[in-house]
Amino acid sequence: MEGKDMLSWEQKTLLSELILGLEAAKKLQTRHGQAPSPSPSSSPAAETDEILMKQIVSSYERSLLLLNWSPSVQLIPAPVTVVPVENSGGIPESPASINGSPRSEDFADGGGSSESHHRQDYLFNAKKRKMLPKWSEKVRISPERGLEGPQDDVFSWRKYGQKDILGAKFPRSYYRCTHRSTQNCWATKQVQRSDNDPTVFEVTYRGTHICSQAIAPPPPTSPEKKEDTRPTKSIIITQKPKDLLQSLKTNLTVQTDGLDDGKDVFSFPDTPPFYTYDIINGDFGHVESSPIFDVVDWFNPTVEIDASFPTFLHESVYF
DNA sequence: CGCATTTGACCTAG
DNA sequence: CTAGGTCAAATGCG
Repeated sequence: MEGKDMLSWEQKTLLSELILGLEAAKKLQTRHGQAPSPSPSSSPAAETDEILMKQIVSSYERSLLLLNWSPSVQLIPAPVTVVPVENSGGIPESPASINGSPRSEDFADGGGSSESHHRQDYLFNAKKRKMLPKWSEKVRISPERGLEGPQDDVFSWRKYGQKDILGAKFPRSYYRCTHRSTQNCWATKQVQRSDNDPTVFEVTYRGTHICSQAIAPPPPTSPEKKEDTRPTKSIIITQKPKDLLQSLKTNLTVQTDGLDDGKDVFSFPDTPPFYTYDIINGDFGHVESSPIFDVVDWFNPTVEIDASFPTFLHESVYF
C-alpha cells in the first residue's frame, strides 16, 4: 500500500501547510524584492523585513526538507562529543533505535477499557519517544568538583528514575525536561557513569528541547551582569576549552551512534540553523542545533518559539 | 508548601 | 523471562 510515503495524515497536513506557507512567503519575498522599500527613509526596517522573510522562507524550507528527508524523523542534531576520550569499549547503544516502520496505529479508543487511559498514554509516549532523535556525548567532570552528574547544559532536568544496569558498576540515571508537562517538552537524557573511568559520564540525550528555556536563556536587552544568568549550575566540563573548541570546529567528532541505517550522516545545514545558543561561561561553548521536533501530534499553540528567537546566529564563543 | 529526588513497582521490547 | 525504561507514591529539601 503506502510503500514509500508512509506519512500519517497529520504529517501530510503539516506538509501541505508548510508548502502553502512557503509559497506565500516566497511570493512575498519576490514582491518585496521587486518593489524597493516604499519608505526610503527607513531602510533598516526594510532590512529587517528582508531578514524576516528570509528567515521565514528558510524555516519553511528546512521544515519541508526535514519532513521529506525522513518520514520517521531520524535527524540527529549535531552530536557533540564533549570529551575526546577514547572509546573504552564503545557503547552498546541499541543499533536499531529507529524502527523505520511508523505504522500509524490510530488509537481507536474503543469502548470499554477506560481503565487504561493512562496506560494508553504510556504506550503512546513510548511510541512517540522512540521516534525522537538520540545522540550521546561523553562528559568528563573535574574530580575536585565532586559533582555527581555532569550538567553541561542550561536546561533544567528532573530526575525520574535510576536503574542498575547489567554489567555496569554504576546505575543509570534518567532525566527529563522539567517543563515536560507545562510545555510539552519531551527531551530526556540519561546519564551513565563509565565503568572504568569514574570521571567520565556518558550522557545520552533523546529528543530536543522545545521549551522556552531551550532558546532564550538570557535576554540580551539587559546589559547587566551576565555572569549569573545560569541557574546555579557550574559547568564542569573538561580541561582545555580552547583545544576542545578547535577540535570541535575542525574535527567535529560526530558520534552518530543512534543511526541504525548508518547512512544518515547529519551534515550541518548551510542555511542559518534553527538556533544556536551557547554557554557563555568562560569555559566552553556548547553549540546545539535542533532538528525538527516531532510534529506528529501536538496541537499546542501555546508554544511560542518566535518570541525568543532574536538571537540569530550570534557567535559569541571565544576561542 | 511547592517543588525535586528517591525508589520500588510496573510496563514493554526483545 | 530478562533487562531497560518509566511511573508515581513517599520522602526530602529550600
